[in-house]
Amino acid sequence: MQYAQIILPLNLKGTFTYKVPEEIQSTIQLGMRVLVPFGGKKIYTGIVFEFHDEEPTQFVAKEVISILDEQPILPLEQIKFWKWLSEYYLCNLGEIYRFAFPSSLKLESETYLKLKPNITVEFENLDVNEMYLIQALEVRQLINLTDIEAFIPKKDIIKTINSLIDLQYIEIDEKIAEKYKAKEVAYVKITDEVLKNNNLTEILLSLKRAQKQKDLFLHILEKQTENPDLHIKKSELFEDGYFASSHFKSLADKNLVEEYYMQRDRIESYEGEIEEVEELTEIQKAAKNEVDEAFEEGRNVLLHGVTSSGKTHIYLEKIEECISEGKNVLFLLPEISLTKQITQRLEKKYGRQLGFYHQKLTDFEKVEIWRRIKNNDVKILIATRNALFLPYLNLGLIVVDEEHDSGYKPREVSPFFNAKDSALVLANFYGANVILGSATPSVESYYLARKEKMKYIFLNERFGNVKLPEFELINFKEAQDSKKVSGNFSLKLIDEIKKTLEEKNQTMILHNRRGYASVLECESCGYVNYCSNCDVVMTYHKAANEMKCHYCGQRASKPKTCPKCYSENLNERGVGVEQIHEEISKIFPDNEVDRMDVDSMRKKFAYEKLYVKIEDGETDIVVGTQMISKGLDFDHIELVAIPKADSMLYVQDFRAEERAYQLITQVSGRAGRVSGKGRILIQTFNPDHSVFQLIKMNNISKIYKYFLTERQKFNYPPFTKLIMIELKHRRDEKVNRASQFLGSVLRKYLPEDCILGPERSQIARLNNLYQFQVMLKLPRGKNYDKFKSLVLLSLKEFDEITAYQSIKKDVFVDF
DNA sequence: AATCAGATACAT
DNA sequence: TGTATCTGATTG
Repeated sequence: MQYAQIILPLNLKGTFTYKVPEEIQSTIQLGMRVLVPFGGKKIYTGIVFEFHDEEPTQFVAKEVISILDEQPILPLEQIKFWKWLSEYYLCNLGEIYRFAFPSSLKLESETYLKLKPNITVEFENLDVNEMYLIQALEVRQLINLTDIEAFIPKKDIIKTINSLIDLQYIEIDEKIAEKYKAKEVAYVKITDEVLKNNNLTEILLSLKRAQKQKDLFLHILEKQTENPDLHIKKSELFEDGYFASSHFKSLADKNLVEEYYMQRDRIESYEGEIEEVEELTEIQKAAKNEVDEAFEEGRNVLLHGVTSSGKTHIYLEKIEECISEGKNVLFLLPEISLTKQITQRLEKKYGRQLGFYHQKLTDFEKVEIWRRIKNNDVKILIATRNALFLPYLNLGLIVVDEEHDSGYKPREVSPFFNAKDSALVLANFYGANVILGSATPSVESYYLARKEKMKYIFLNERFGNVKLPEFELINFKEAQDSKKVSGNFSLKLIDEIKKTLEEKNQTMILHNRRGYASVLECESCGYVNYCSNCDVVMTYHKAANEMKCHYCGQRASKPKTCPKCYSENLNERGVGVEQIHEEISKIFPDNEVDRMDVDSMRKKFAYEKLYVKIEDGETDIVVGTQMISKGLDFDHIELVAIPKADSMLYVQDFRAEERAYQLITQVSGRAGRVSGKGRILIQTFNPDHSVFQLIKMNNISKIYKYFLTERQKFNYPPFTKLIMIELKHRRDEKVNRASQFLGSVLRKYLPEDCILGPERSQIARLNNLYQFQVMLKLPRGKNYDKFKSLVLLSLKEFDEITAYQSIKKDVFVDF
């Protein structure tokens, strides 16, 4: 055990070899964090990945400076998981490390040093640098590695620190634990004294001349008596700006109200009333038994339940079972937004044993969850995909809700991995079970489940026997020909909305395209506005009166005249959701029409406000992008309209039809949840298109059969495995040449029918980088590993060309 | 990622 | 000739 392979938080291939000094050889363990020098003068927090005794021949290994953990921060299961991820997804361990750890757990040169307590330093044995450092520490107690540079030459820093540590004079200060202070939230209440004395009239009289104070007092009193168990947040009082903190202070001074503090998770959680969850229905019970059976056989489950079939109830049952066995649960969601149904009940029952983890937490909040997971204080974690990396001790169940959702494999952030597939692997390492749940499973999962790799459980009935919504196709071509249209809406569709409004019900309109118009085109010269960073036309946003690039986010003001020919006639082409919203508002001027898309929801609490508005029935019609298909469960939505359904289908992507089906089904699930009379109107130029016909029939096994046949016909997943390699560089010509070279190398090893490209990516230039791609279609099964190793070989050969090292290369496995 | 050596560009 | 800037290689 003389040498250790260390993972560094850098996007570099493989691990790095370090010598383990004898005095720490007995304490160092796999999964511990260690400080190591790297490069000229940097110190990084690395992770011990492997031990061995082979002295490296190509270089001289440096020594580990010190160990940062008493116990390994990563359990062995996680080390195995990282290894698997990096091999399967062809990504670097360092990338995984950086993604997995909150930054304060991987401090770099920010690490602090301090003097060991009660030591006597023998200065005569020290060199100049060592003396400087000791003296500095005597004055300052704590010192940062970067600060040391001020008085010790860079090249000597590490040597100096090491020798002082060896002499037992100084030590590394691990301040992380104390750095985090649990946040306390201020709550308010009427003082017990007031409640006891029952002299309200007297009090109100005394506040006669202080109107606001009186109002505030009554406001708090009312809230408190309404529901004595509810805590009233202090910040809540001042939200609408009517009361100010001075009013509260005056009341507090008079001893009428008081504030108290409680520790709360930093993530705001639901504090309202708890809905009693009904017992499982017979159908749900049967499904749950099937889950039990599957788990006993050691198989995972795909729970395919139509919208509102009560998948959540089954999750809850299994979660409680798992916890009562003393194991932990990870509940994965594609994104943390509204997760009410699942949190409500769990929070009441498990309180502080319930945790949340997602990308939007601050670093300290993340560290807190790490600590709580490590101490086994969290029994259930509701989280997004980055929670796969937490140091679970005893994971028993992973639930992947909405498993089809693309949020599980975002293309923007490396490392590129699919959280759903990875969850299955991680669970396997922990000996845990997995439930994948969705109303519209991905074709891949469906196929696996049908091939008995997982247990397939189908819940075909809405909870409480509520009927599924009915689909109707409107032939827009016919409507146009017979002049029965107004703008983008057929008169029939308008009529149906009208009827819904008359019945005091709500309508949702789905149009999955942001902005007002996708292009502004000059009428006389055909000029269109391109983003200056990307080869993409800019979208016109009328509400903000600007042009936006949806890929890099660049914004520009809307041109009044054509910049090329100065014509004033600019045509709007391509309908966006803003335009649909505008049209509907004009058709129904007396009704409340709201818009929900990322642009209108950007303001703080915009989403929450709209949510309440819809819930209270103040909104009659919601127009929105795919956002409206998630998390909006209301009782009075009876109609869902999709005016331009075709736009979802004709996207250059083999998954376009699947996604269209998923989106339409998800959004249709919002309709008629209580009444069972929900209706979905799909307006299309191609009512005969198989996807629309199949959706209308609502025969789920037929739909998936259709998808699978198509996939098989064109050799797409799940019948093959795709790897996409994308090359990017500032210089078009350079990346073009590189991609040609990569193509030729790949063709040397792989059969021709496996390789598509190289070719320009659909977006030829993104953020000023030119992009080329090669798509690989590899066979499944035994041959896959062989083919993949050949891909690896090709990539290695490509990397050896020094001229191409500046080219950024992204590899997407299971594209 | 960060650093450093070497190459290139540019002003004196 | 010296200095600023860029490029590419290397790090254990």
